[in-house]
Amino acid sequence: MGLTKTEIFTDQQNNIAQIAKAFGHPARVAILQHLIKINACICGDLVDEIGLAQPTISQHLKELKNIGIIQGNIEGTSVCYCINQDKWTEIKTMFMSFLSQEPTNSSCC
Amino acid sequence: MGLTKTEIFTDQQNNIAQIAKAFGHPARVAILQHLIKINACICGDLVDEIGLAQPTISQHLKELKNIGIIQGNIEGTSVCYCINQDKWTEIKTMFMSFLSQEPTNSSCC
DNA sequence: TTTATTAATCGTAATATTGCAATATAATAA
DNA sequence: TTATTATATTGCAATATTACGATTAATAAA
Repeated sequence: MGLTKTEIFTDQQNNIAQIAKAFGHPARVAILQHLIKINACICGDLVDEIGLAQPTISQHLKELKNIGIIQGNIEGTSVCYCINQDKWTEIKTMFMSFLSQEPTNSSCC
Repeated sequence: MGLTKTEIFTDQQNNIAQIAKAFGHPARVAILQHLIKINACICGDLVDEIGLAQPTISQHLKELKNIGIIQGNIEGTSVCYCINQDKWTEIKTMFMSFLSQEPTNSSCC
């Protein structure tokens, strides 16, 4: 199969999972961290910074773009990427509310 | 290929990605939410609660157990699962510090 | 116009994930 | 001992992901 049954879950559950999935690769975490640190970044710099081939970085950037967490502006022959602040805040809020639910001591373990 | 090059990333990046990957499926998000809500939960209840087959739930539980975020206690013929509070707190801290980095306005986009 | 430069896309191989039927295992009940 | 119950494991099919070489497209520079 290999196909997630999204229809049996809530929108919230699917949303959290979708964003988490995008965060679920170290290259994409590294890209986001670098974009935050450098503020804005040319794609080629990411290829140098992270040790993966250009098509691979491009593919990871595409996935991050798909969830709207980054955006790219064409500057001549290069593309400048940066974090979408509104989306970043939205995601932060979503994760905080998910993670801030405090599990209390359970009866069995 | 299909094989992540973990060796070129920092431990922090790999850790975030590993946890995010575990959160990257709505069934696992649903399991965690249910465990938090109900406080502790028999595996069979999760099969009823979520609409997936028993082996599928068992597999998702295994993945959550692998990252240490849940633990199970045998109670007769059934297994009672619950959140590992220490790990939950650790993960919360990790994600908060990742997400709390505020991206500033960039020059290009 | 020709030649870089830069990034996206295509194609593909290797591997991982998702989901479930069938089966195995382990503990209790009859 | 023989069910019964609850969960884990195995095996497998369908699909997704990761990575990269080759190619393409678009702009810039010569």
